[in-house]
Amino acid sequence: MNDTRQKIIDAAKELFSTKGYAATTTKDIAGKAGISEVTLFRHFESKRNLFMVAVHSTFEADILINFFEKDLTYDIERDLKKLSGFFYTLYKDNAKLMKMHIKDKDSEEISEFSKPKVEMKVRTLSDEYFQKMHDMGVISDEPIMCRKYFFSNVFGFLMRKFILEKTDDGTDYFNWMVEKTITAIKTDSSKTQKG
Amino acid sequence: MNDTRQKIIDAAKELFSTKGYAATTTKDIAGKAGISEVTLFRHFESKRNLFMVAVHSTFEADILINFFEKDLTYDIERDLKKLSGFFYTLYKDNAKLMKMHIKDKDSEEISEFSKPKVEMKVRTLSDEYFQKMHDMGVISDEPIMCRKYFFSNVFGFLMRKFILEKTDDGTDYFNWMVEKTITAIKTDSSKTQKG
DNA sequence: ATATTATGTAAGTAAGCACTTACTTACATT
DNA sequence: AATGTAAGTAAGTGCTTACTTACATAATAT
Repeated sequence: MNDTRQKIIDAAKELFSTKGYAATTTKDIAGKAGISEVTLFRHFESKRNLFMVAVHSTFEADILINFFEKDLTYDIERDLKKLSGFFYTLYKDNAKLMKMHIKDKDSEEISEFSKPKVEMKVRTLSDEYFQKMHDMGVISDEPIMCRKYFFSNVFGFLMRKFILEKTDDGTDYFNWMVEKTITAIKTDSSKTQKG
Repeated sequence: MNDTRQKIIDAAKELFSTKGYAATTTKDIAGKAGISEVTLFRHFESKRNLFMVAVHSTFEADILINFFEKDLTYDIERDLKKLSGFFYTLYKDNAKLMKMHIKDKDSEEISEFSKPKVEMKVRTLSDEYFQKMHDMGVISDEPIMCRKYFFSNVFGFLMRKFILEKTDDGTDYFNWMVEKTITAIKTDSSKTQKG
């Protein structure tokens, strides 16, 4: 049944993401899923194929794109807070996938799997957003710099929390950090330079 | 000779960090080092032992600790810029090690290898620094929050650049980002909240 | 000159890997 | 009662892995 298939996918995701592709054996996966190794191969033609299915069954960033297309208010504080919230959830839910991505991005066997389409789309949409904020006079620095600043701050936090699993970073700090970043973006750098 | 040994270590570092521990074979390493597999085992008692040696031969953070102990001027702008520069160099030089760390931190075979002592020391020293800045009235937010903000911004950048190898992040942006972060730290959050 | 040292080559071992084959059990459908 | 489906078990294939043994060779040290 579909149930068995799903159990295999879940176990595979868990193991691939913690141990990496090469270190995870089909026996491991079968054991964790509570089924026999043969059943695994009846459902998936190869380990590699299972990996692909496991990867592609996970990453869903529609929420993000939907938000950009429908829910923007152009109140920068509200928009960026919401956005950071989406990213938080996305990373939280997909931490395993992200780890998998980092662990195996240099492996020849795996390299072609990707999520760059989504990545590019989000980048384009957010560049448009920051450009608009710039045109409206809300921010004075270069829009691309601001986009980078916002995303790499958020990303830095999420990376530490969900991939390196540093336990001392909570949502309190996250919210404070996002707020501080937004304030920084709204502040003109040229006025505060070298004084 | 010592030369052969070093060639093996270099090749091992290169391969472990790009492919991960499990996916790297001793044959690979020997090939890359230009020596025979047997010679590898004459120099290192096992693959695991070679891994340990390769890891421990790399990470040197004395510069950082020296800086904290000798070169602080308590001009926050200068100090944090210098500090971010040190981190930049450290990550640049040790990108492979960092990747290795991330790739294999969940592997049972590997987990005990560590660099947490250095990490804790730097954290303690920088907390003292930010506390002092707070006492001097240079910053008004909680010192620990400020330390986190500074480090996770810098870390987010370095992670993207050296571990994920995003090519669009240059030193221009890095310097701008550091400056913006320092400005943000010097700005009191409570004054700019929800207005 | 000769012993020692650092390497190489060639061959092999035991284990583990992804994956297969052949056959079985259990339950549901016709 | 006959057939189909989804699973299991047990054994085995061929390949790769970490690691070993035995012997040869060239340079270096005594």
